[in-house]
Amino acid sequence: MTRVKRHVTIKDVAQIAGVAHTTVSRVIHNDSRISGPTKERVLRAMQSLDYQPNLIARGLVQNRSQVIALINPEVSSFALPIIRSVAESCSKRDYAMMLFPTNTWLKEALSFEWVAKNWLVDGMLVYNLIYHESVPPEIAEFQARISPFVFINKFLREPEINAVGVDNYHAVSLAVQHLVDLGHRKIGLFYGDITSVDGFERYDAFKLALKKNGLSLDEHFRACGMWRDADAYVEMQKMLQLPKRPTALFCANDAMAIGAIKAIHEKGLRVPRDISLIGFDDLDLDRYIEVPLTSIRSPLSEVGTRSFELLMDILQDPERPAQQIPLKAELIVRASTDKATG
Amino acid sequence: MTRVKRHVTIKDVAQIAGVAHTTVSRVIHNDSRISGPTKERVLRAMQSLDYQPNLIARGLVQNRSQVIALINPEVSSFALPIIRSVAESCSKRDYAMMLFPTNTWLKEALSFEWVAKNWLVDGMLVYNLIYHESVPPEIAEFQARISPFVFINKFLREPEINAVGVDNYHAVSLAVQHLVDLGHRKIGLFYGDITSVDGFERYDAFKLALKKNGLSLDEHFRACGMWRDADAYVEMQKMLQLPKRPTALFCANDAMAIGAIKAIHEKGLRVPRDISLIGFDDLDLDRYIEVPLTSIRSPLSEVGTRSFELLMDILQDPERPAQQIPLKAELIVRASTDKATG
DNA sequence: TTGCTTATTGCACACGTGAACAGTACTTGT
DNA sequence: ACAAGTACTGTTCACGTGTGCAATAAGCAA
Repeated sequence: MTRVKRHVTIKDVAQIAGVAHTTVSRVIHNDSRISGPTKERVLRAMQSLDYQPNLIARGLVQNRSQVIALINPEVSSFALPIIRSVAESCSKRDYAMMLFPTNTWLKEALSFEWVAKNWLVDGMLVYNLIYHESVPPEIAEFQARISPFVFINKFLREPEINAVGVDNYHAVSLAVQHLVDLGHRKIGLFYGDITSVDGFERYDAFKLALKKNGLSLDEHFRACGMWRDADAYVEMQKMLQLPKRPTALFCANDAMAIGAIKAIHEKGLRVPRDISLIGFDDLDLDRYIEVPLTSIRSPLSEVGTRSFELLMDILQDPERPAQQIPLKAELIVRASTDKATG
Repeated sequence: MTRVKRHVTIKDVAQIAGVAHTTVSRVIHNDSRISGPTKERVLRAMQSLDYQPNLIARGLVQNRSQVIALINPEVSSFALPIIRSVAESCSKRDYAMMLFPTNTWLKEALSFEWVAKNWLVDGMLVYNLIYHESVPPEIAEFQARISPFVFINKFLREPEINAVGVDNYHAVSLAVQHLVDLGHRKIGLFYGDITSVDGFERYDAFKLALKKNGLSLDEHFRACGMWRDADAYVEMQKMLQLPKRPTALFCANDAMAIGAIKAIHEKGLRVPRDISLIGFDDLDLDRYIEVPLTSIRSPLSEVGTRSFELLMDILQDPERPAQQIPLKAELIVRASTDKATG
């Protein structure tokens, strides 16, 4: 595979301008030592040849590439705002973003060690869905020896791990508070896959929020919908067979809320008249579904932006203490919640 | 910003193995001339040091980077399957994918010329939404001089431009044929923004398909919904004021179909009893909307995969003749279409 | 004038890898 | 025994850029 392409190099520019390539390099980097006339000659030569520096060569000598990696579990619509905002943040600072899809498991994410080891990237943003209380030791070592990184939507106990993400505990407390304020006391829960970060935290946060309000979770009003509307639909049907019913439900995502609504309506009950319902994600399906859903909107774009900025800060000063930045979600009240009647 | 990191190089491996670095390089590339024992010694040394080749250095000497760029107009849910499949194809062939978001205009896509000029990428996949009948001359030059590329979802007249995409003409003819087969003769159209490729082609294809069936488009049954459900909703309301109605509608995307359904139902009419309706995109909103939508499913994942493969072929043999690969979409029949009654 | 500082520029090398070429040792053919 | 392979490995250079140091010229003080 021989490339015929002949690119313009710094030496070509140097020759045209009648100087050494070093001088051209200095002009590029705005070295103050270069005299006015020389600088102008070089700039003219650069322009006439349409010269662009070779980032590969520059990366080799400077040991950096102006590229970061976004390690992303699945390129799904949930990750979209993050991908978008990271990509846009990159453009603004003349960085390029490499996107590496992996499956959800942390180990596989680490198989992307080669990304860093190949020195292709200056740093990494790692979006990993699996819940871990604590960092496997190799990760800390990874950070120190191989490449700096920032976790997205994953906070760990270890203070030396940088992370930016949505504060699930705050978010869920907003939802629960809203229901309590409406007078609800019998509040049920549909939770997702608790091996995932969001699954675990939202479940945990829900129990905590009830407790703070002096309430507790009736085991009968709790079901796992595995994030899926179909599963939630079935579970809701079961729950409606019970002699007593919750007056409100918190669903850990919108899809499950939609499944639940379907079962409720089929049973001849109404949302929010008979049961109030809150989702999570704010999918903004207003126009498609019957009952506009009260939901929690995560600041995912901000998560992307902030994590990129944090990574930049780390690259600038590798010695700076690690930061963990939780961001607050917002409760969007629509028509699926109302005052408790029962 | 001084990097303390000291990476393992090919020379370190050479020293441990007691050979020249060239020998290590040969082992890496499976050069047949290396003797068995030496090869083993080197492999052991590589393993013990956990050596990974520096792709930046390799890129410099070989004038390639093992990186491609995906220039993407907007990181939206429509582009998702393409982004995903390209990213996955890359991993399989040890390529990395850089994602560059741009706005929709071709000129801006080309502003990413610097990406190629900086030699950061071996080639580019360009997803550009704006309809052009013909290539601006600078693009052809770009291809020849700067970087090979493949257009995604955009076919042009010039045969020297590589492209992979969904065949809108075929897709639309499927939809129209389906309606005609059901006995519909008065078929209306909701089209999107015709400055976009999909907007123009689907509009154009629709008229063509009618013609082939000996039908023509009644001007009153045609409306522009700009891809949006809200716009289509308003336009549908207007259309329903007419003394005569179409018995079927082809909507150039699902969102507009949903807007139209809403207006139809509000008027007291039913889908498909009174009006049959086909969408495009197959958003798979079955569970969320009242009438499961007959729609056209684009093979977007395949578009991503095939365009990547085409780019690989071009890189392997820059002299190969350009190819334009149209892919066929699929009609998914659901409940929104039925036999013509009127 | 001489010696010393300052301003400006060039030379040589390094980054890590791969390829052309040049060896060396060993085998084969005569 | 010697030439001519053959199998294997090392030396040297190049890719394009940036940096340390040397070199030159110019200005200035003595």
